[in-house]
Amino acid sequence: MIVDPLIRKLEQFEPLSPEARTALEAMPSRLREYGKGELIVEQGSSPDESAIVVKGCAFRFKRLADGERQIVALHVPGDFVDLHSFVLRPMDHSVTAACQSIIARVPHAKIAEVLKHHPHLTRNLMWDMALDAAIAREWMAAMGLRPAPEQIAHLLCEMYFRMRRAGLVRDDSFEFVLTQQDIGDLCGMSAVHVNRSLQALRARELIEMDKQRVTVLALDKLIALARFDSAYLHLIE
Amino acid sequence: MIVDPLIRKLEQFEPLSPEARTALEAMPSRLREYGKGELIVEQGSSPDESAIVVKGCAFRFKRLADGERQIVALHVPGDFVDLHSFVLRPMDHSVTAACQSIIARVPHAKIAEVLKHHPHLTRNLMWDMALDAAIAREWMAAMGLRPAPEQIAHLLCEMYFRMRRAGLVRDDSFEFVLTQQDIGDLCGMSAVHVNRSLQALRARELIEMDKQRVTVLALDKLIALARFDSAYLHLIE
DNA sequence: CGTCATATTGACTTTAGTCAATAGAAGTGG
DNA sequence: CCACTTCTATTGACTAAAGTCAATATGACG
Repeated sequence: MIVDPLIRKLEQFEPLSPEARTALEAMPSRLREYGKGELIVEQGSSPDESAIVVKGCAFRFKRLADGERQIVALHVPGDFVDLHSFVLRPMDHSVTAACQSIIARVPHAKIAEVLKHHPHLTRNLMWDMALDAAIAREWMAAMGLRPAPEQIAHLLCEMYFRMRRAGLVRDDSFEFVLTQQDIGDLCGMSAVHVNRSLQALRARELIEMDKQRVTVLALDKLIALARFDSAYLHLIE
Repeated sequence: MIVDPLIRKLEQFEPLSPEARTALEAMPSRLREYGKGELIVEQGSSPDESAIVVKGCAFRFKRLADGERQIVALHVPGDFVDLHSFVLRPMDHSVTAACQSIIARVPHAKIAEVLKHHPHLTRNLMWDMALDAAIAREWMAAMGLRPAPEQIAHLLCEMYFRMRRAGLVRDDSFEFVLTQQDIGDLCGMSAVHVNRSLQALRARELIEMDKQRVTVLALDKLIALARFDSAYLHLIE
């Protein structure tokens, strides 16, 4: 099913009743493919539906008047991208596809209806929103506390574990489609500095990057360098 | 009433029914005073209650093993500090009082009970959680996109509007209890750099700082410098 | 084959951090 | 009230990190 990864993620909080699961599976109403860089939701708009990543990768970003861009979230398959727009509108940021991606759209009215019949599901969705916020806090700590190479290492650790939760890590290797410019806009540093920091990580033989793929050569060392503690991701192993 | 500022804030999303308002008013069960720097909730713990700022100021922070600290949220009277702990535990950060403060505690069981009888209130609380996340995203953009003086100016703009929502701005002046070290831990910069950036803001006659108080001398210029757009605070005037 | 996006490199500038000393302010106990 | 300690703020000199600009690969792709 389309929403299987989402259900698997939500159940990391609390198992869903079979009825709730069925209701979730019946929820998405539109499925669409987006090309790399294509806008999914625009800053300032007030969408009446929320998006789920089915395949590929999406990110959310804020843009200032002069064109500068800050990426504020990154989403892998199974993530409810803009669940918050269910209650908080207009959007304070845009959503775009980081690569060719498949996105499912769920009307807010449909969410409201499902929650009405399965009130307990509300807690699972609140958990998902809270998890999103926890990741944002961790990013703040990464930006404020860690020098550039550590910060990038931290990002790679996070994506390693999130992709693994989505079942998308094979042989310590996963798809990573952000350009160095994207990484810079995410970490708050210039693309040139990203380039040099990545070179440092490769020189230490912590990672390999080829095409749109990252291979983690020494997870323990990468975690130590990044001072990464996966607790904030609330993974269940 | 103790929770009046909270109710006033929640109603910026959607008016509450008189019954829901009554239920909220009856909710807090413990009221306690905390001294400056006193821990309210500790990182790693799994509290069974959430805190509301009644008077004073609280902030949330993450600490790394080597003692470095990142402040990830700042709370004024009427804020539900750690509502997310209702669904997301253990805590990925600590909460502390920034000055002598009064905090109300609400057991999660009580929240669950109120939501059961007033399911519509759930949306107001989700809105509050989403707003908290929106502020976190804006902070990311402040950290990643703005040079130090602009970033601090942005923080002061935000606190100006949030304090005003709480009814705590008089003559463009409000209580601001963070030390320069605190501001540094919030913005991801050294205290020395905070000091010099604040001097720049004062030299331009944008603000005045005296004791634990900030006076905004030229709000429009401060907003322009900070490239501040209050939309993310979802204020209703 | 040429175009465009992305990655890489070097030289140089700017911003911010560090260290250390000093000055003020606030609180404490006698 | 004063002497004392302890934060907090301020300053200067120096270092380190990161940004900017510009040129040059490299690679994907029509």
